[in-house]
Amino acid sequence: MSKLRARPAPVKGDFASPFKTRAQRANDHADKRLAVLRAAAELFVTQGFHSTKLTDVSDRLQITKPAIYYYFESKEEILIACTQVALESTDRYFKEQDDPTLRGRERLERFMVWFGVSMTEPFGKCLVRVAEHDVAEATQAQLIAGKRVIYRRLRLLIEAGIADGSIGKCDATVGAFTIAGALGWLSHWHRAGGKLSAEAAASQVTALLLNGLGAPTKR
Amino acid sequence: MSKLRARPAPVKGDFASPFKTRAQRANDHADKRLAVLRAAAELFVTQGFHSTKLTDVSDRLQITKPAIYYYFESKEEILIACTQVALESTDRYFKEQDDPTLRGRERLERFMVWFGVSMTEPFGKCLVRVAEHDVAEATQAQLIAGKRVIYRRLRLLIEAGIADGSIGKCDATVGAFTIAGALGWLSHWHRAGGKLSAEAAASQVTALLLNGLGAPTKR
Amino acid sequence: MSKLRARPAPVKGDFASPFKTRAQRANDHADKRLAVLRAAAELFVTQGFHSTKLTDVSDRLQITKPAIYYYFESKEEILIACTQVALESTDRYFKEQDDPTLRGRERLERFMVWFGVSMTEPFGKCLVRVAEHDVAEATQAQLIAGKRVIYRRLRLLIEAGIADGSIGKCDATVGAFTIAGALGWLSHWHRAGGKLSAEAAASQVTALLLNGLGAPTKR
Amino acid sequence: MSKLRARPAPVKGDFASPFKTRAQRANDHADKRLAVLRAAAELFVTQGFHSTKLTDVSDRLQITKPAIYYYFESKEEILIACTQVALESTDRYFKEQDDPTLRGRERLERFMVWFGVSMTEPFGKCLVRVAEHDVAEATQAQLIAGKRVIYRRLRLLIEAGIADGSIGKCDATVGAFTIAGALGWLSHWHRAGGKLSAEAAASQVTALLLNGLGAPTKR
DNA sequence: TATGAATGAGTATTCATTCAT
DNA sequence: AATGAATGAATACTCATTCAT
Repeated sequence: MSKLRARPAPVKGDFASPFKTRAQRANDHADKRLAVLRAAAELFVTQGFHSTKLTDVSDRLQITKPAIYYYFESKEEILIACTQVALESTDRYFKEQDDPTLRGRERLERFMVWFGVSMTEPFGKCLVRVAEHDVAEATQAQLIAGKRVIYRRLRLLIEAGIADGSIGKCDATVGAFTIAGALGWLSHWHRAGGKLSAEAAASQVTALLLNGLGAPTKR
Repeated sequence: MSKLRARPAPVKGDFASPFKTRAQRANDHADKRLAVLRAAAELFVTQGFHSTKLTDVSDRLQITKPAIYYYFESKEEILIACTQVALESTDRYFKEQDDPTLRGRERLERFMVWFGVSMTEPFGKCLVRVAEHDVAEATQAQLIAGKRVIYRRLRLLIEAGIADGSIGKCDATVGAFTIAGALGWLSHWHRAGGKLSAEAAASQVTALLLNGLGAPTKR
Repeated sequence: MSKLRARPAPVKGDFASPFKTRAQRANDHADKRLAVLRAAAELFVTQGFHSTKLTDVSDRLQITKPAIYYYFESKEEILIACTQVALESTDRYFKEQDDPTLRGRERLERFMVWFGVSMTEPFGKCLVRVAEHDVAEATQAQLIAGKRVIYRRLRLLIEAGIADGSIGKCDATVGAFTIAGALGWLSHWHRAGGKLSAEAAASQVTALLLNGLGAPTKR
Repeated sequence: MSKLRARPAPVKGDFASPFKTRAQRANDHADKRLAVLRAAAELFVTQGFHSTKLTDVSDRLQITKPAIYYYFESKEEILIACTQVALESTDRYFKEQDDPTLRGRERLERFMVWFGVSMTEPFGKCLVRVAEHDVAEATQAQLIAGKRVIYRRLRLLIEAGIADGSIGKCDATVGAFTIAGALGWLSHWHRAGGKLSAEAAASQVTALLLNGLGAPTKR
């Protein structure tokens, strides 16, 4: 690798050089890896992890099965990587979209909607739907840890809300599980392309959770 | 089976015949069938359907693998039977415990707690946790139908509550999914023997769902 | 198993009962297991362990590949079992044929011929020819231990001979390796059905080893 | 290759051109080829031919796997080349070190020690340890031919010794096999860095073979 | 000369299921 | 009612080898 000399960027517009720069290569690699991930994630959530054969994935990408092994070490690694994408996405949400100056309830509500929507997308679905026992014991810890991150985020927001009075006193842990369960369930019942958009569905569930079914929902 | 001819009832009191009556046999059969079911259900929810091998089930019962086939036609049939147990239990709830003279909200609350508790027990867990794609297409319909029964029950109760004013206006379908998701999730996080009893956990989740997280929970 | 009632021995001569006694079954099992072993051993030594596919073995026995797994857990287990047969055979030699009242040299000579001959037979060949790295690390120890048994036997006989003066002073360890190498090599060069019988070949090598190439061999 | 046009020799002394002359290139090539061979030989004898992956070889050389194909056409070719190195070495021994004016026994003894030592070195080990069935049928002949060269050399020396009376009458073929086996076995048991140097071990085995175990060894 | 990427061909192993007894 | 034995069908993964660059 270090033996390759830097190459001038190809002259754009004129003609595309058939030679790739190192950066392009790295890009290619990352792109392809992600493509595998995306294909796999979609299949995992529609067919289930076990029912998804590696050839299903390679067929969809029109590559050969062993090509997948160039990007991932095993089927399990793909699964874990899928959940990681979802987790990174959550991290990014908190870095870029969460506004800690708002009151807890407001912050919680926004995250809930965002999270609910993400539960209707492949990587998000992977995170909730894949069970621990789908993977070998060695990898189970990673899967569980991933889920825990979500619980913790929810718990912290609830606690923040309780602290600032925007959320009534309650067991934050039970609250987090309740929210995670209700929103995560979107991954099972929400149908893309149905009457209800993902945003609408997530918003409704969020509203019900926050306001309670017992009282008239305000919307 | 058809080879067995009717036999006179054994003389009771005198001595216990080592031969079994047909009734006893039928009883035995039903008992054993249930034993298989119970063993399977527990394994399915702890290890997952695919990871549970038929030998795991037979080992636990200290019988041989082919013996299972005397009671069930296939592994899938066992799974379906497990969910059916849960469904029958729900039916029984509505026959025996639901009180249609109460207001919707009250009825809903009671069912929710009952349902939440059942989500912490093997057969209930089976019902929620087993994914459609774990079974062959032919059997998927049954699994889905089972889940739908729950949704329908919840929807009807919500609608009853809306009708009698005890529950605020909301989309009953979304409400049902929200409740099912939140309570079903108990099957994932509730640990038997932990601080929180199944009843307490189910009650708390129910309270949160009905009163909303945004408002102080009354307890 | 214990549930089976004892069965009278089948009436011999009249007709062979189609039902097998428990003893017969156990026999069958052992027989079949040995048949697998024999087939495998022959293939291992002619084609090599890696080149021998499990289907080669099952084909030769006219059974299906998974049937092999009823008798053995893995290909490696078969290999190990082959070497064990050879080792047991050696043990039996020392129990039944070795005569400790003889002088060391005589005992050594007899064992050498016996061992040389066994090196021309499938199980014996397995023992010498299979290399440690053909099997997973976990099993290597067994293989190595097996070989060591042979070395030890040779060493003890040499030492006995040195002690009683029938063998000249020498490093017994080096002597054992020299003998094992020379006799083991029979497994490579001796051809069944050739001019030289296994016994003749083993005897000649033994004579050369004992008398030395430098001096006229007496035969 | 044919694309390269002849280049003027670089001006020496002034500065070292970064470009290589054709001769240098050829040298490089041969050097690298040998490096591959050496790495492979060591791995083959320690891990076995099949267990040694081409990446093991390339890793050790810190090159990439396909780079190996610049020097060899296939894995098997590498193996064959390894044995050839050993054979060439044997040829060289007979050209440079064997003294045909000596008596047979003396010549045999010297070669035996030399051969025994070479059995403790990578290429020598390759020659004896690699089994015919490790390679495809097409290549087996070469492997066998290689071994035969050794047998023939030994046979000729034995016959010479018998002819000049320095060695007792015996079957030269059996003798050759006996020697080859005993000395070849050094490749299995001799440990570099152990108490016994390769020379010492080879000498002892040689002495045992020539004098016989039955008689006191003179040392 | 060397590499990143891709592939073809191969194989041990697993397991639900069946069947003769 | 139960079992020992056997099977078919399936699948993840490996690796030597190739090829465009």
